Amino acid sequence: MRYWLFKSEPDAWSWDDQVAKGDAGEEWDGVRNYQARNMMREMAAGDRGFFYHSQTEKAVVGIVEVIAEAHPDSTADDPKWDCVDLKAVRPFARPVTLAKIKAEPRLSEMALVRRPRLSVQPVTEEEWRIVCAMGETEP
DNA sequence: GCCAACGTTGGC
DNA sequence: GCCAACGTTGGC
Repeated sequence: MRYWLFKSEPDAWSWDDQVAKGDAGEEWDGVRNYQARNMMREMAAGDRGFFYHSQTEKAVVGIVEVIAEAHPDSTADDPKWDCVDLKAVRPFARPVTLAKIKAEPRLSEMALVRRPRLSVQPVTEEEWRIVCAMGETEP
């Protein structure tokens, strides 16, 4: 299993919106960036990801699971854009802020720190465990 | 609200 | 194929 991070502006699509979709989940649509799309094409069903709120909150707030592998994005005009489907797994007991991530030396190589604008990112297993521990949440 | 980073577009 | 111009993102 691999790990990822999905970034969303909470005004557009928030953790609560994701939770409201239940086990049926929802397309992670709207991605129009090749690198982010290519990440989604590498995902397998069962992979886990962090749900990150950008802009106002800037924190990892929950864990999601990939429930459908890459398929055409129903909101795209051009068939070259794919997306996966995600469902909420559990919220973080304590959201882990970007400031805390930047303050943790073991997370200095995280894509979130290195490539802040990429909206879908890979996360290593070690980074996954560290961030879950910081959030007092079961990995 | 500003600005830096960076991806995309389009003219040559 | 290069590169300048432009648009978007996201942290501060």
